[in-house]
Amino acid sequence: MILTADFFARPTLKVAPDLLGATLFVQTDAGRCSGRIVEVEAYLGAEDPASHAFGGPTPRSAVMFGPPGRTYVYFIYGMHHCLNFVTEPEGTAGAVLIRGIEPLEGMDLMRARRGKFLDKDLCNGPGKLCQALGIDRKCSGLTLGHGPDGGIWVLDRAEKPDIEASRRIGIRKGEELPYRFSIS
DNA sequence: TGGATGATCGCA
DNA sequence: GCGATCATCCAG
Repeated sequence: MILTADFFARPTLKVAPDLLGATLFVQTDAGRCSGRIVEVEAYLGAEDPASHAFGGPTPRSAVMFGPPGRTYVYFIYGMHHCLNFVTEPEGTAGAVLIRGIEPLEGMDLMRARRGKFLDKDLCNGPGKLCQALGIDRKCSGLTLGHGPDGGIWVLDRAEKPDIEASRRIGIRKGEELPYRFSIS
């Protein structure tokens, strides 16, 4: 089943581990890529100091306060993009950062976008997978689903994998919280 | 281990 | 406006 708003309209800390093992699809004019989600991080709302939603909405973070089941893509460090899915009911902020996938379809396209890197380094990081999948800020605020022109969507997993929780990566505040989830 | 590289946001 | 900060990646 393709995951819809109902799946994402739940607490972020429940949605994040439930995404592990699901399959992410990105279809553009260049073709279709897909991969198995193996690493995610949960970012909560106005009370999470590491979240872009901390302290309330800003122009950048507004989409996190909007309807669930949409994409939130931001530009970071002057050169990278990161892909998130908006969670929680409308009016409450939350998002799940996709940190790693295992490539399934479209590996030639991913290699072409990523350049001269080993296959194991194609999608094992939030910036890398956005580059491999051709995702940038134009892809932010999209509703997850397969439209006539392609799009971004997620196919639910068949079975629940073994999951481990750990600390989030690359943050300065809230780093003690075990909001990173990966397949063990 | 540090340099690249620019959007974002709080404060003035 | 200004500048500190940043949910990263890669070469050396």
